[in-house]
Amino acid sequence: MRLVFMGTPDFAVETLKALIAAGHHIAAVYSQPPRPAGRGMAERVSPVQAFATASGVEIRTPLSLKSKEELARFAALGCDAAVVVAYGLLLPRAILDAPKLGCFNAHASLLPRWRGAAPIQRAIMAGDSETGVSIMRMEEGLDTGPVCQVGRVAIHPTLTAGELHDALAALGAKLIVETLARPSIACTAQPAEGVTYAKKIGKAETRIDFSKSAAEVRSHINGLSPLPGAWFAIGATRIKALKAMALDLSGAPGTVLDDAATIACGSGAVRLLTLQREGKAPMDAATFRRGFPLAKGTSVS
RNA sequence: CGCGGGAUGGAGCAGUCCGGUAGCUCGUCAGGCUCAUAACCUGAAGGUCGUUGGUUCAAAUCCAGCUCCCGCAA
Repeated sequence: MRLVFMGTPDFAVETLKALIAAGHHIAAVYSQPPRPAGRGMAERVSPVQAFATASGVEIRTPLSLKSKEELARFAALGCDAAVVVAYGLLLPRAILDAPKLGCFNAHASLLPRWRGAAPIQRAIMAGDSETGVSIMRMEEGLDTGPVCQVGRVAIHPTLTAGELHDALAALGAKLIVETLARPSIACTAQPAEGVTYAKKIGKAETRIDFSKSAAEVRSHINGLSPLPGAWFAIGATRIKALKAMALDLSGAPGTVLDDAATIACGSGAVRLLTLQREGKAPMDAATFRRGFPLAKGTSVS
């Protein structure tokens, strides 16, 4: 099948790889344009652009698809279908209507729950016990199209967003390929009930609040791991917690309870399993404690 | 030139300001003890202190360049 692929982050690369491996012809790849980012504010190309370039596929990075020129360039590709995964732009109707079979999208949630930008993190942060990937035919709204296929994944108590991301990226890639193999597959409209939106993660919400319940703190930590990472401070030192489990212990919130990096919460306690001091690499709690003592009774904030 | 931290036996760190014997907590190996253990005891191996050059009688330590890693901010 002759396809256009639109995507930006690592999550989308898995699908692009799978489409190529399945023998589809990628007429062009669309991705968000390079922007200054990272240390030094150097311009960085998106993971999808980097992969497309390395694969010799034509890459396009328009700022918007609304202009007549961009629409014409898109239409001229004469593709059978477009596959969109975490592209970062809403597609205008004219673009959606251009491919013969329409536009398909893989979204990392069980729609209509967690429409929007950060479904993987939000599902964990909210304490959901299950999430997944939904394949839908795209409409003009944000993640509102009829769903063709769903893949489900259980969220275990210590599952981090990074781990879930990888699992869902692979699952999404598989389901997209399956869907394209049956382009007439039946799709059902999303229910009106149960709609939630996954807001972008903001830096202001990354600091850990140990006055909350252990389950909430644990979900907050695991849902923000590894990026951007939940954190707390000991004195002037900033420390990220990258994996945690909830325990049934208690104490004054924010106090270290034992020699295994267990910290009391508003109710219950969390044991921090993976930690990262600023400027240092992430490491397991035992290793962390060898170079940075977390003595029992220490107060963290 | 966005701001900042770091590179020291296999791991995590101290030592660097005030140059002069390579240190700590672990791990590994050998032996001992124990019904047993991520326990404990004894002993051992293992490091061109990221890299290049400079200063010096002497550099992990002072100076300059380079490489790589990370935190913040975007």
